[in-house]
Amino acid sequence: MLRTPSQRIEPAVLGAVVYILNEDGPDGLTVRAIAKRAKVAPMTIYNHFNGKNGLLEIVWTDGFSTLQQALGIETGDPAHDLIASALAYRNFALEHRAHYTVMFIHHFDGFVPSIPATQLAAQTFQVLVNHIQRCQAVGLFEGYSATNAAQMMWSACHGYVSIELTSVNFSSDHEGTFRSLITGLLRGLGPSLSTP
Amino acid sequence: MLRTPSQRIEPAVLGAVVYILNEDGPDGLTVRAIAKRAKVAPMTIYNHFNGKNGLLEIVWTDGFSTLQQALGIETGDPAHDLIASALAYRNFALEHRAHYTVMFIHHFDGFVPSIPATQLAAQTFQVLVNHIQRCQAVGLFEGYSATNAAQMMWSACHGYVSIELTSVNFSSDHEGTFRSLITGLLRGLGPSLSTP
DNA sequence: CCCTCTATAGAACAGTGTTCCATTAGTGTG
DNA sequence: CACACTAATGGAACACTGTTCTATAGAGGG
Repeated sequence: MLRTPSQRIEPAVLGAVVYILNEDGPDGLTVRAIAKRAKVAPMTIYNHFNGKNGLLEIVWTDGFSTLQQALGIETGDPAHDLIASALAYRNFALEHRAHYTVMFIHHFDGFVPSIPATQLAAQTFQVLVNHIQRCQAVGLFEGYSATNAAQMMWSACHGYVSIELTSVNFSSDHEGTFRSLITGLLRGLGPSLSTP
Repeated sequence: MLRTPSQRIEPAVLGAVVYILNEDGPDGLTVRAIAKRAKVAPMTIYNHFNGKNGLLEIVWTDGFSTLQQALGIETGDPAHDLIASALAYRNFALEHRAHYTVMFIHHFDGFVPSIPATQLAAQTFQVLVNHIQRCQAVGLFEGYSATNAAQMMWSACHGYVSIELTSVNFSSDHEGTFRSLITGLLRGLGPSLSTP
């Protein structure tokens, strides 16, 4: 009966999406559930956004924007910045589970991010490559291409975090083990060990 | 009209599941599609297996059995065995995409592996822990608990492989970069760098 | 050869994303 | 303030999903 004022529709719907993803997980994220929680008619999701996939695209884009900013740490100490970025990556995942789920963990039937959205994701990866290049300027990651080194760092971060989020982490100290992983990898890919 | 002989039902259905997962991905894996490809009535999947989840449980279990065997490498050189196991992990993922998808990548609505199936997965992780412990006997991974070290190795492997399988790998040499990741991590978590 | 077992086709149910509809409540304009 | 236009609404409908139930009839063993 009552209509929701136009300005309040967007935040209400997007809030509902995040809430449901955090509370019930990807399985519970149905158009009708979103509409019910946002106190909105299901049709609104097709009028305002582009259906369910449109909502996922917004979550994806918002997530990568936030992540990209979180990773852009520059203090002058490249190695420190890289480690800080890795920790920021994990914090982002823990604090924005819903977004991280859409971005990296759960494949939603029929959702394919648009080309601009995919480019935004690639830009975010580039932030990591830039960190590596600054590290290489001070002698770290010798002999590796920046892209490959970034791929390794990201693999470690994503692997650890996604396992942690899906609660199959056998480690006793989640943050400590993650920190060991990152610093260990940084050391292992650092300058050669044979220093006479 | 024609009935499928009982003995041929199981392999036909399981083959269809793997085929569809490899060919069309998780989205295409519907009960009706499986039945059609296996040339079997949809009801058969409920009579012989326990519905779609029963099929997924079999894929999960078969996958972990195969993986567990593939990781059980023991030549007498612990560090070599650990690296070989990591490479075997990647090979398993590439050669058994369908199984790896069910085990680690895609969350199927409503599929929760049974307790025995979960225990089998934990046993597989234990193979990795054993590798680490043998490494520790020769001085590697000093100062880390075997479980935490295993968690780190697994995170790196899973992170890299899952990214590679979902084709967002920016690296130029997929196998070489993976090898660098593993050997680098092994070196970084190895004996202290300060060797006077 | 007959009889039991079971694989079969098909309808049915609740749920999904999505589209179309007339109705009507909000909102900006004159 | 009043009027017209926009757009949010509820509800029906479509094709799809996993799943259950039915009567039918084919395959295999005594």
